[in-house]
Amino acid sequence: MLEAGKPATPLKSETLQVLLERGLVNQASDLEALDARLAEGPVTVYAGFDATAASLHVGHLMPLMTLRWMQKLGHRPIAVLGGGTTQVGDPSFRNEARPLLDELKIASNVSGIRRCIERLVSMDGDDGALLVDNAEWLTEFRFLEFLRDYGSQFTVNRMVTFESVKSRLDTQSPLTVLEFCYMMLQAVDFLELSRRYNCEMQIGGSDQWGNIVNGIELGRKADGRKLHGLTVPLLTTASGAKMGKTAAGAVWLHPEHLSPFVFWQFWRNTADADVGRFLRLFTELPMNEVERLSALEGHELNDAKKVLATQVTAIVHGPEEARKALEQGEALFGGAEELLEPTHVLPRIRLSEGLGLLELLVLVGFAGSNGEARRLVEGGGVRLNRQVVDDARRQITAGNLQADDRLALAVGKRRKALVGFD
RNA sequence: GGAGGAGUGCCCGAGUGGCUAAAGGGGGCGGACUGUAAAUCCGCUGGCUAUGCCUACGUUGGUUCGAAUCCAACCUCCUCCA
Repeated sequence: MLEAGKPATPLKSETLQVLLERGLVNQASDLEALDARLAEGPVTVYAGFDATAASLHVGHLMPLMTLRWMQKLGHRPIAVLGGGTTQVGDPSFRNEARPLLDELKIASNVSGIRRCIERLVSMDGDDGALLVDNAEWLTEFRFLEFLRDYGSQFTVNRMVTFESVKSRLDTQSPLTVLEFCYMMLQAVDFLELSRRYNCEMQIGGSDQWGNIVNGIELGRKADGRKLHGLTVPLLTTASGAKMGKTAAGAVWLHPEHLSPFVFWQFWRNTADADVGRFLRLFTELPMNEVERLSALEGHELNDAKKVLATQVTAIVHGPEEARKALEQGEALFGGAEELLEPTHVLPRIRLSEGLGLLELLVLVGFAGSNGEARRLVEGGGVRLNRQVVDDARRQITAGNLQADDRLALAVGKRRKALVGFD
């Protein structure tokens, strides 16, 4: 185990050096052995993703960036979608059972998540990254067979020593057998992947540590293989809060859940204190450039934030979207107060049918309910075509459209929408 | 197995029959200031077809004109005894 940024001895592998200097390492199972193995040649490495939502969010960017770097350095990533394990629910560090999702919902989530991952790691070619769903093997097991083959490799004695389980037991919160067995499933995943794809390494969030260690131990007991594990740090902001939430919810990676421009804005609004760390973690700029940008002071740091936002957006949504987002951001805050392209398009009949301002705010996602929209309006935070509107009963009609036939809607300083009608 | 204490809104936490959609703080959002930052100050912070209605104080029933507040059972947590 090691603390980030403090290698005990000089590292032999470029891979580990890069991951460390980017700040992507929290702890590793056996750092020296892992370093030696990585220096030897390409490995196959996997990270698992729960299928609990239809898109990944910025928190997932840490393991994804790790896979991406490793692919760049010649290793082969496997992204494992938890189509099987999600049917059980990871109990780690939770005080109560997660609601279980049905298979149909999971299947649709899997396809959205696949889309997110594809942007970060290349799946092309024979040696491209693999995307596998653990439902493939987990759903095949029959109970007795599973107990015989794997149950014998785990001792309850060992399982209860894991922090994730211990906390539940210590506080006497109920931990069902179903949840308890989750770690077996994830361990079996690792074993299966090592057998099927010669996968030797797993990465995950720091909350996955126990699950990862279990897999490593299973590999050793069942097959006598040396497997490796690495966790990435928990993503927090400088103010200590868990990162990745905005007013509208999580910062999704899927463009259908969060537009590239809003995504860009999220990064543009990074607090000063986080800029350097985020540049290292979420961009691929060379370290000297990262350092130059982080050293900027005062309002010049805003330039570093734009670079950060544009770089991250380019990775997640592509360079074209990133360029457009930057352009839009510049225009919007450079005085134009106007988006370049409509962010939303509504049927024109809505204008004659009667469209309330509150309803419109909900439609474009600036408010989660009419009540919230009302509060925004009454608090003076809403502007229609650059003018503050504080009448919550305001109706939108054709007469409100600007010369360009559009409607400029803004909430606060940063949230802006341009609504077109056709 | 026995005795006592506790379970409140996104989180922490006050509240022991009507004045409680529920103090206070955190977080979040909006406003002012600024650099689309931080800090600070001010406001808002359950939903709705909205001078009213619905949902909400572990769960389910009950008492009462009226319950987060009283009673019963159940679930869960904490402390002490065996």
